[in-house]
Formats: sequence, C-alpha cells, structure tokens
Amino acid sequence: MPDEDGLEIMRHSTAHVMAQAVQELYPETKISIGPAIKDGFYYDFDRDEPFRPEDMERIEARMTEIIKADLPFTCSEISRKEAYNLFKERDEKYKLELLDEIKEDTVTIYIQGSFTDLCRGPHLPSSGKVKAFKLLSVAGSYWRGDETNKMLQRIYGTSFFSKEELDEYLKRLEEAKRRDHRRLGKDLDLFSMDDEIGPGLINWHPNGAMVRAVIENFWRDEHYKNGYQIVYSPHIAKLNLWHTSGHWDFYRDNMYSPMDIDGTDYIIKPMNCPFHIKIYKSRLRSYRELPIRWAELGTVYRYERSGVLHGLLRVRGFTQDDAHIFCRLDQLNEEISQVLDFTLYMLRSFGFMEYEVYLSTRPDKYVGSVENWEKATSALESAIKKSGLSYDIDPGEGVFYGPKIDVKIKDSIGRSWQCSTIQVDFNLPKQFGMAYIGEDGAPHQPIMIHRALMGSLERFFGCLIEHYAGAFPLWLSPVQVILLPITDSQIVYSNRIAEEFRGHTFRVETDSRNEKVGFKIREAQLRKIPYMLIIGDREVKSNTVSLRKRGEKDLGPIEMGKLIHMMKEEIDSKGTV
RNA sequence: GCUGGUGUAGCUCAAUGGUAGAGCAGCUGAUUUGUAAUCAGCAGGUUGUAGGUUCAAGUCCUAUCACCAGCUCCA
Repeated sequence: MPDEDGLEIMRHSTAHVMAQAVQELYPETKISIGPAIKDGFYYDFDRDEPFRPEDMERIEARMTEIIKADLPFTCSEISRKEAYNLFKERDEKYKLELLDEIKEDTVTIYIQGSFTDLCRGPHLPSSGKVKAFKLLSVAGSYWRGDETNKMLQRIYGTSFFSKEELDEYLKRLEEAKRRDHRRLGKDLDLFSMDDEIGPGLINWHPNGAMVRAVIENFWRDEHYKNGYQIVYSPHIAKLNLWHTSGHWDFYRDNMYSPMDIDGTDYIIKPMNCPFHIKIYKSRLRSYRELPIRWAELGTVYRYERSGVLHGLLRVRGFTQDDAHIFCRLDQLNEEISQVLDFTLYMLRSFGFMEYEVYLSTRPDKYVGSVENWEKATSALESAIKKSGLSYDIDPGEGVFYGPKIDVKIKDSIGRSWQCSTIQVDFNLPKQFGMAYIGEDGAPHQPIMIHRALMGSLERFFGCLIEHYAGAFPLWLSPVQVILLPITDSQIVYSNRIAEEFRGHTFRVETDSRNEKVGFKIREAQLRKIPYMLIIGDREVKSNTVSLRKRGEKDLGPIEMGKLIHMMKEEIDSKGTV
C-alpha cells in the first residue's frame, strides 16, 4: 500500500540500493548513514575521490540493475559482538562508531545482494519494489553534523511508487524555482545585490522599496494601535557599550571589527537593544510607566559565514522590526500573550496562515542563572498554551541571554525560516543596572522582552515574494493599476483617469507606448500588475474603462466610481478574504 | 567556514585549444493598433578577477572573488 509509511520505507530501501551500487562501483567507499527524508533520501559516504556528475549516471545505472535483479532484503538479528566483528572485518569505521553507542545486546542488519548495513529497518521485501527513483545532488556533510568531524559526501535522491509521481515531483521542483524570490526579485525589478557593494547587502529598487514602504506604514500604524511608541537609534556605538551588554563576550563572532574614531573604538550595531535600554535609563522610571513598549525599524549588521548567505533570506545587513518591552514580573505573561496575538495578526495580514512555532530553550553558551532561565521559559510556554497554538520545543536553540518563542514560515521549497521571535531577557536589565521605582518607593529591576514580528524586513520580504509568487495582493503591489490606451488618441483621456486614481492615492502607471494592446497586456501581466484598464474610443465615448484583472480575461467596461469603490474594498481586505 | 558545482551581452543560453554567436530585452525608424509578443534596421563583450602554460586560451593550470546546492532529519 503506497501510504506515507510505505513511501518512507521504500525511500529508505532506495538509499540502501544506492549504497550497494556505490560500494560495488567504488569498493573503497565507506558507508555511514542513509535515512529517508521529507522528499526522498540520502546516504553519506566517505571516499577520497569526489563523486562527479558522471558518477551519478553510473550509480543510477547500477541501481537500475539492482532493482531489476529484484534482490530480497533480508533481516537478521545478531549479537552486538557479531555485528562488531562483521563491520570490523569490512573496515566500516562509521558503523563501528555507531555500534559503540548502542546499548542493546542484539542489533539488526539488513542484507541485499553484496550489501550489508547496520539498520533498524524496516525495508521492502525486495529491491524490485522500487519503481521510480532519481539521484538529485551531491553535497558535503559533516559526520554527525559536527563541523569538527570529517566531511563526508552526501548523495541526495528521491523515489516514488510510480514514474508519474516522480515526474510530478520533478515538475514541482521546477515550479518552485520559478517562484524563487531571487528569480522574481530580478524579473520584477524588486532588489539586487552587487559584487562591488558586497555579499549579503541589499539594494532595494523602487518596486521593492514601494512594497517595503507599504509594509512599514502598516507596521507603524498597528504599533500605535497596540500601545507602542516609535524610537530611533544610531547605527554605531562605542565598543564599551557592547562590553556592558555582554554582546562582545557572547556575540563577537557575528560582530564586525571596531573602527577608530578619535582614538576610541566604535562598532556597527548588530542589535538595537542597548540603545533602547539607554533611552530607558535617560531618566528615573516609575512603576506607573510600565509596561513601556518601544519599537524601531532598526538596521543592524551581522557577520554571517559566507556559505550561509541566501538571497534576501540570509543577509549581512538587515532591518529588524524590533521592539523592547520593559515590564514588571506581574505583567510578563500578559505582555507575552499580547505580543503573540499581535504576531499572529501581523502574519495573517500578509497571508501567512501556516507556520511553525518553536519554544527554544537554554543553549550551551548562556548568561544568567539557571533559575531565571527556567522562570522565563515557563512564562513563554504558558503564553503559547494560552493562545492554543501547537508548538515544538527546540532544545538549546535559545539566544545566550534568554529563551524565546520563534515562529517560522516556509519558502518555496519548504525550507523554514525564522521570522517572528519573542525573547525574554533577565540579563540585560541587570547588566545595565536598569530600575524603576516601585509602589514601595524602592528600586526594582524591570524585565525585558525583545520581539520582532516580521523578523527582518529583508527576510520577510523574501518569504512574501515566494508566498505570493510575486503576484502581490492589491494593497502591496508596487504598481496597482496600469492604464493601456489603445492608440495615441486616448492618451488625454487616460491621463485624466490616471489623475483620478492618484487623487485616491492609487499607484498608477500609463503605458502610452506605441505598441499593440495585446503587447501591453502581456507585459503588464508579466509584471504581475493586479489591475489593467484598457482604454479605447468606446471607453472614451462612454466615460468608462475596460477592466482586465491579473490572470483573468476581459471583464468589460466599468465606471470609475464603481471601480475605485471596488478596489478600495479589496485594499481594506488586504486580499486575505 | 567546509564539500561539490557554476561564472560568456541587461536576461536565457551557444561556441574540438584556432575570427566570441543567437533569442529576448535595449536603441532608431516605419506602423496607430481592441484583450498575453507588428515589422525592419542598429548597437551591445578585456568571456568574474589576477597570474601562468601555449605559435594561439572562453576552452588547459594556479590563485582569488561571487553565486548555486548541502552541511537540520542520524543503525
């Protein structure tokens, strides 16, 4: 039965078939592990020579033979000692290492043809049950995911119960490529990067900047509604500030080198928090002022290792939609709940209805007391529970100064990216000696919450582009409506229509080029402009415009008053209705 | 950072070690056009960068930069 489990078993078996093919073709190769994964499988090999594209073809050909031979997968239960001797004899050092960690006295091995693997199983009855497979890529991967270990070669592949399903999957991969934000960023003239500027640094073009401006305005309005105040802070600060905050000790790997200004070291900021703390500390604070909620679209710069940069999704300079909430302990749960609600409202406004929620706990490198960490973690957890969201624990993934809730959204090929984050921080208020005067007239330490709803505008925009495949809803579209006069004689009328749209703050363009209307429509469609208005003599005479919406056909003439009303409603709904 | 791959016109791609080319985009002209591409002409390049091998390098070698995939799924 080709159900989910069946598919996983089949893919795992395909991995074994691949490993057999590899060891038969390249006997010096050592095997390590080869599980089924979300859309296929992989196997990690240790071989001095790299696998090249030609090797892939050879391996695929041998796999086809193995499948044709319909070799049975046989399972035997043997003692750990026997298994040890077996793999010792074959000099499979990775298997021996795995065996060392197994506590049970007996283990299972699976054999098909010449190939033997230490494996929990289960597997298909025989290799002939693999119906359609393809090797996709080869990449390095550290043994056990630890970069201090040797790098192995990982071959990725996928398999299905039918050729049709495989083809469909490969087609899906192609489609994902078309919705890749890097592709669309170029096609739609949204943003670019440049060698001479530097990797991971983004230039926002007018179209992208327009989307960003709309997002920022919406963001600001919603923050005022939710009881936040907006602040601004500088881009650099003295190194000493980062000593006080503790970032220099714990975050230095991600910070850029100091620059000398009049004999003092300054650093470009990787975080906004110390600045907001300094605003807090600029005068004495009363318990009556709390909670204080300060938000800033703060641009930060962080060193990211060259290999991890990825379009807009992983960059070196980015603008966080940052905010810091300073509150009393008795306000903590309420504040976190409010932030969670705000986060979800924000994400839903942009059409993101599916996300993953994680609670990240204490990492190896941390500051503060274990007790405070636990207090903070449980505050976050109870807030998630209250909101009714399902979530997973991400052990050890917290930031050094506190635990956090992360909300991740997915890109076009299913990789998830952290956008929203809510972090409790017991540490910074202490480092900076923050205080408020309580009801009792004595100073108390406030609790700090860091939060970003969208994370960074760059990453959020990247996800947004892929989410909508570049076809932004009306409220976000850089150009909302394009007027397409059929000949020169309708240009005067078109200009009047354009004025009317502008009067209603629509973003409008007129294509008065000397081209056929079909050509203009094609181009407007490729630019993914939501409203195309065709204007010929008929429209001029009847004082209308002919409507054609993105992805649709001719919708006929419509009066301007009616059209503007319709478009305003669409904008208010944000296209999420 | 590491492993592997890729860098040729704005974009997508050609070119046995032997004169760098096409389509689209761009520019100019003609055409005044009714719902996804009107026609013609022109122009476009230190082949990522720096060295090297060779009579000769886009092609081979070395270095370097950038990009792409992966390094998270663990018998």
